[in-house]
Amino acid sequence: MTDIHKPAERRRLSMVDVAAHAGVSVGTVSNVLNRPELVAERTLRRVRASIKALGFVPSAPARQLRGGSGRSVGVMVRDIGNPFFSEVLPGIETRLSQEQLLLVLCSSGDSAEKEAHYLQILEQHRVPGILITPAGPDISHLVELRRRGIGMVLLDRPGADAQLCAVAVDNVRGGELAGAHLLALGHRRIAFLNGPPIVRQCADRREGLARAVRAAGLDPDEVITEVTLPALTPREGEAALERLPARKGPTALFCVNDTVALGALRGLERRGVRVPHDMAVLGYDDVEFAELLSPSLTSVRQPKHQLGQAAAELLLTDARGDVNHWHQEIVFQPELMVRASTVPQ
Amino acid sequence: MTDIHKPAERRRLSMVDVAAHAGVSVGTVSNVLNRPELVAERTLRRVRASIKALGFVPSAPARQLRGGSGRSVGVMVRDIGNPFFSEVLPGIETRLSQEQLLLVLCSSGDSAEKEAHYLQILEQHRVPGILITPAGPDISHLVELRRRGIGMVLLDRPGADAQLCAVAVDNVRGGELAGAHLLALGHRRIAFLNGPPIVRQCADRREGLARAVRAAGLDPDEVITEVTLPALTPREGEAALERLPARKGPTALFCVNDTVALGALRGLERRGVRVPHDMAVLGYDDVEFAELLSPSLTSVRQPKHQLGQAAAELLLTDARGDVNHWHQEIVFQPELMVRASTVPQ
DNA sequence: TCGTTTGGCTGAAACATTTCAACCAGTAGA
DNA sequence: TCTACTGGTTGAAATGTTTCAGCCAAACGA
Repeated sequence: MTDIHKPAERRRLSMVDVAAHAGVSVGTVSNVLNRPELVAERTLRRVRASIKALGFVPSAPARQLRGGSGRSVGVMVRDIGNPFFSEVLPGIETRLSQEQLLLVLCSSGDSAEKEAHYLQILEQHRVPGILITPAGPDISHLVELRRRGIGMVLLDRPGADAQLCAVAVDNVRGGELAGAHLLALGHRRIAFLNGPPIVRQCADRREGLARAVRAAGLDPDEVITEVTLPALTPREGEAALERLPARKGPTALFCVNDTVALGALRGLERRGVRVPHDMAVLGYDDVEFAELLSPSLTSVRQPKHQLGQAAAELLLTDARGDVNHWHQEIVFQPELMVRASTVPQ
Repeated sequence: MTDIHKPAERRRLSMVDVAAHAGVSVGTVSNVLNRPELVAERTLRRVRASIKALGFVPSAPARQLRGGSGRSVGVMVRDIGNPFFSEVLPGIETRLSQEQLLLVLCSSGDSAEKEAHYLQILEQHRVPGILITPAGPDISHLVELRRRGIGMVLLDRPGADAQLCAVAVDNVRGGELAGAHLLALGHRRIAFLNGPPIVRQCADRREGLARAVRAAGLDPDEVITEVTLPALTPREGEAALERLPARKGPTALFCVNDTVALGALRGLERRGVRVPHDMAVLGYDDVEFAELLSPSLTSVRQPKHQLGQAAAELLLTDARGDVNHWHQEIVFQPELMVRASTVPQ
């Protein structure tokens, strides 16, 4: 019962095959791959030729097994579909690909379980670092991962409270800019279409708005009507209009992001409400299309590409585990882009 | 010279430690993890307790080394920043996360080198499959990878010519829909703001447009003015306006995607050209914000979420290497969304 | 009492690398 | 002639799993 040959399942070739083909030891093949300066010119050529001839591709898992942590970092966002993230991602990718690092994209969909599950898999994969916009307010599990040696950088969320590296845009300031602008235009009843307050960004923007109101000598509770949306989608943005107070309704709408503003604008248009005449609308993020909406949308701009790049940069130093690196926070300043949705033109 | 202890660099713990702690062999620990039904209840509990107590996390690389191919698939897009992809990605992620697969995101930026480089790394990682929108027209290298056992599915690009699995939207049909619509509105001079013709989608849409023109009994060379953009960005879309013929200029603008259309609309607005009165504008992809642009943009809709999901699905079967699976192509049909940028309302 | 079966567990091989101590053939210096 | 060094190379250990043949003790049947 000698099985003559089963060509179907031939073994994947390894360095052993290359070594045999080139007539050297596996150690030498490894050196050719990783420290060619140790290898004599002649041998180098011979081995490289064998590699090419056989079509050998080294195995990353085996490499990693020996060498410790791997060459792919995790990037966890709350929702890939959000245009905000798709504008941040290129910045991250650019920097990572320079370092030959793979980007493992995870989307928690704001679910703590899904986030935890992804984190577990990432830890199993021995990633050197993770870039994350946490789903919930509690980030102790992230601190724990950091303690176990995984580089950790919070994206778009301050991390001072937990001694974690973080890259963020000053959301309080952003909310303040928005609020000050609306107040300056004379608005005294402002609806804030916000996400769940456990999301840090949402809470911060709200805080900024309130601060602007107080700075104007007014009472936030009287000026601001907050509507909490279950999800930050255009659909919910539009639906939220139904929940605005009927009498003594707001004259301005501050939306926690442009996606929501998109829906709100659509809803207002359908109802025949003129923007900004009957209702001013203000967004957040200044995504690419904000300027081209009808009417063009006033929005708080965040330096998204830079944000991504800085985050990746910080992760690199954190993952390297430099001793003299402790805990760093980079905060960008937002900028208000005034357009037709608040100021008639 | 006995080194008493160096607590600083304690080894990462492995199944050996768990085994010792629980007083069993490593083989049993492995069984607890992978085939618990083979293990006695008592032992099961004891080992699980040890795992928890020590905080053991199994090593994916070691697993993979033994087991063959890994549990992360590659997704290569041409440009992460493109909203088209960010609407396709969620569909992919949804399906993959159901299968506990990680999504490794690669962006070729339309560079064949970068694509090749990423592919090489993915092969080293022994990914079971790759989902790809190829950067160039030549896909022989992909066929080769497929031959070497890596599942391969073309995304948004037909693959019949190379016997590869593919998921696509019928781009010729889409171009045809767009052309027919513009012709029906009476336009006889149409500018086509296109990407480089080596990109398959661009070539196909152009072909569809030409087909519509011929179907109307007209000469494509007379009706269509093609402008080739170096990149499909809003900036280039706007810049392209400069290159339109001055006299006997076009009365309609067909943009190869909505991002370009965005730029074109902005440019036209700045120049005081009224849309659709002086110039009709038509986009492609029907991204989320198309409906809300000023004016709302007529566009060719693609079922993006479905596209992503179908692609992931197909990849799963291809990567599984089912024998009775040969080569499958799923083609979705596009749909024309008529709005104010072509039809005055 | 003696085989036979069976559930549960063990020990070792296999996986594809990297790294490192040791070795070897020359060459140079004493 | 012996020793020391040097650039190259080798062989083996180590990395953390999975798998599988085999072992042991208990239960069972005759």
